Parts: sequence; structure tokens; C-alpha cells
Amino acid sequence: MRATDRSRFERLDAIAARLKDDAALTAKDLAEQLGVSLRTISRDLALLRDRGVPVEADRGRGGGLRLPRHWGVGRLSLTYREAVELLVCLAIAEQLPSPWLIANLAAVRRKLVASFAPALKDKIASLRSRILIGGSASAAVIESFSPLGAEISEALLAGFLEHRRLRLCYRDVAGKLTEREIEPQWLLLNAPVWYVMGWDHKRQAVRSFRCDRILEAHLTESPFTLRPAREFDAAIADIRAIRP
Amino acid sequence: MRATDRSRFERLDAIAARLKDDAALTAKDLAEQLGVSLRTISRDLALLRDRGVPVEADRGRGGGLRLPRHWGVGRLSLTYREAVELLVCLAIAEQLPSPWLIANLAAVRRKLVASFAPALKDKIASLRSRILIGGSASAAVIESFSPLGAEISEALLAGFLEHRRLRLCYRDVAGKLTEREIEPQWLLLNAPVWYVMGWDHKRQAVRSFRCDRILEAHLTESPFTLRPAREFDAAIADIRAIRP
DNA sequence: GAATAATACGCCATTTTATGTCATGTTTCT
DNA sequence: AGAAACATGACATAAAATGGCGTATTATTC
Repeated sequence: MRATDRSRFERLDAIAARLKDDAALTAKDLAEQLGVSLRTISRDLALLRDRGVPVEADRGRGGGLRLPRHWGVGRLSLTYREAVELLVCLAIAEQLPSPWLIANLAAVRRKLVASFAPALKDKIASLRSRILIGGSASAAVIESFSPLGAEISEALLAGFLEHRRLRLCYRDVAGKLTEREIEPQWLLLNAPVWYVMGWDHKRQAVRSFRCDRILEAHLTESPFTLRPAREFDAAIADIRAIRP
Repeated sequence: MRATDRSRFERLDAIAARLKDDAALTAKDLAEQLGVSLRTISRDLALLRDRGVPVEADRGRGGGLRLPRHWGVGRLSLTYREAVELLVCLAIAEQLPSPWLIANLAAVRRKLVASFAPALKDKIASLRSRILIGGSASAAVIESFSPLGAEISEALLAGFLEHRRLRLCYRDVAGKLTEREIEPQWLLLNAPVWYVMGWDHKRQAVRSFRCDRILEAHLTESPFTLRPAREFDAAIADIRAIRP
């Protein structure tokens, strides 16, 4: 004779949900609401505690069940794209020296990284050190700025994350078109303009590209390995010098 | 005769984890690895599908089980503190104009806000517009900077998030100690130094406080309402002027 | 087109787990 | 002291999970 017929684990979810609404709640209430015996609720609570939910119980008259104030933050379920944006966002925030309020983002980053498929994990774990945030772009740069197309955007992102070479069609400062095959190793933001720094395969040298000057980008199957950071120092300095 | 003795739902987790490793995987492999029969694996997969995991199966020779590429990325469960830090981190990133890679953080923020207890949601939703990120602090400021104690840090955060008044003991620039009762309305970061801008209750005026000069902070029960942003313009300009 | 390797699913006996009931203990408030 | 709350043990029973078997279906390979 149950109020709603659920499997056990749905009931556990239901209990957790009711606990989160930090209203006064007793085990007896739960038993009635969920149509099971008090003993079962008791066992369910034990199970929840085993699984890491810190259910606190106050004995005695006027007592009841609680979660520690503010433990109620449930699961976050992000799409792939959102997860990647969040990673970038973390990379940015972790570049700010702040001993308070954003001091422990590393834990969040670890959890986020852990949610990726193992094959991507190690590649993604190093992402933070391959993104640089500069100041904002100069007026001249902003003037000539145009947003990226969806396809290019996809390809760039995939190449950067998965360490795969890209074939680019690029229009340089002078307006000349070139075909290139590059390893997208670093990203740099001079808001609102993103730059890719890559190893140019034909020229065997570091080159940097303003993302919105890329006309086409195609993902290849060739993987690459990360190059030492110092090889990019000069290129980074160059881009930063664009704005006075 | 089981490889490892687990309850059913632990086994479901194990299956999901193995599926994420997008290596070739058949139901038979799973059955052997987990020490249960093929029939059980089959039932487990049905259960996973019921619970919303889009397990794809290729029949026939060379077939096997898969998850859609990138499914399940971004499932994480955060502690309250982590969620708050993440919110602040988002507030920071959303202040950067970037049309790519961090353009869609709003969705993440919404999901994050939704995961808080209902009572806090509306207060937290406006948090983004009450945090400002300035440049980095001047050498002189950094010189005199000291990290915050855990208790003060807790109280400040709680007051700011929950809109509750704080009683402060503050040492001003001249070194003079004062007792104050303030409404913590804004936060401002000149890395690594945080400032609180608040409405000082005794003086009936906006005042700003360098967080690391706060000697004591006690949370009171009195709630406050947000004041219009323009009242803080002058104070913000002041703090920014500290660094030339 | 036949053999093979994979998933899918129904049925049923058996094993395991979950549940209810009853009993007892403990803590806390009135 | 008594009532209201959680905690926990024991045991019979109800429910669910499991294994084994058979069959169907789909895709690949030879």
C-alpha cells in the first residue's frame, strides 16, 4: 500500500530531495509520504550516509532530520561544450592571484577533468597552462574584429583539446591568403580577440594566428605532442606588443 | 563467484565508467570483468537506458557497446563552497568580452544557481552583478597585504550571499580601530586584495573596506535589501584610484 | 547463403536483498 | 517522569536480482 510505487534508489533520491528543502522533517513524515515503514526509512538513511550524504539527525522531542546548512548543492550536469567553456573559465580565474573566494578552484577543475573520458583527461588537465589571458585589444584590433564561424570554431577547439593538427586557410595582416598545417598549442585572449599559437609544420617554426582571420580550419587525424613553453615566449611577447 | 562483490548500483556505476572509456567493449567483456552473467549485464544496460544513459549498441559481428562521444562529460557534484567559488569564477569570466570559448557561460550559471537551495536562489542569481574585477593592486598595497582568517572569511561570504548584516572590527588606513555594522553589498577584487563595499548602518552612508584590514566579522540575523548600483559608483572609483 | 558474433528479450527456478513488525535502547525536550 | 524523536537488532516474509536456457534479430565474414 504505497503512495507511489518506486524502486529503492528512486526513493533514496526522493529522500535526499526532501532533505534539501531544509524544512522540518522527521523520519515518520518521510515514512508516511513515501509509503514505507519507519524501519525502512531508517535503513535508507544509513545507506545515504554510506554513500556520503551527511544526514544529520536530532534526537528527542522536536528533533528530526537535516542536512548541514548549505550542503544541498546537487549535481551539475553540463553539455560537452559547457564543460569545455567552464574549463577555460577556470583557467582564466586561476590566473588571478586571489587568496580568497576563488582560492580552491583546483578541486572543481579536478572534478570537471575527471568527468571526461580517460583518453582526453591528460590532454585536458594541461589545458590551463596553455591558455593565456592578456589585456584588452587595441581599438584598431577591435575595429577589424569579426566573430568566428561555427565550423572553424569547432575545429579549432577540437584540435586544441585533442592535440590534433589543423589545416588552415589564413589571411595575414597584409591580406595575403596562405594554406598552413599547424599544431594548435596555445591560446591567448586579448579580449575580444583570440589568438592561436601553433607550430607550423611546413615552416618548422612557431607562428601565431588571429582566430578571426582564419578562413577555414580542418581537423586532421595527425596527433601532436606539446612543445616546451619557452618556445612560445617570443610569440606571446609579439602579440602582447600589438597593443601599446 | 564474483570478481569484486558489489551491490547492483555500484555495478551500474562501474558499467557507466567503462562505457565512457570509449574503447571497444562488448557485453560479454563486461560480464567477465564484473563477474556476473551476460543476462544480468543485459538487464543492467536496460536499467541504465531507463535512467537516461544513452547506451548505444551495435549488433552483429564486431559490434559492442558505446556511449555517444562526449556524453556524460560535465557531471559533477560540488560542495557548497566549491559551488560558490565557481559562481564567483563565472562572474569574473563573464566580465571579459569574448565571443568565443567563454561565450555561453550563462547556461552554466543558470544550472549552477538552480542547484542551490531554493531559499538562496534569488539572492545568488544577482551575485554576478555585485562582484567587480579591477586590475591588480599597486605594489604598495600588495606589500601590506595579508591573507584572511577562516572565520572572517566565512562570515563575509555568508553575509554577502545571504544578505545579512555584519558587525565588523576594522583597522583603517590610519591604523585606528572602529566597530561598524555594515550591509555587505558589493565585492571588488584588485588582485590579490578584496574589498567589501557596504552600507554603513550607523553612518547611513556607503563605506568600503579592505578585507584584510578586517580584524573581526560577525554575522548578524538582520537581513538587508540591495541598494541601487549608482550609490556605489563613487566608492568604486575611489578604490580604483588607489592604483595609479 | 551459411556461419559467426554480437545484442535483445521472454520464461522460470533459485538466490539474494529489501521490507515490515516487534522489541529495545538512547537522547532531548517539557 | 513522560513523550517524541532517532538507532539498531532479530526474524519471518515479500520482492527483486540473478543465472540458465531458449529464441529472435542484426551485421559481418567467408
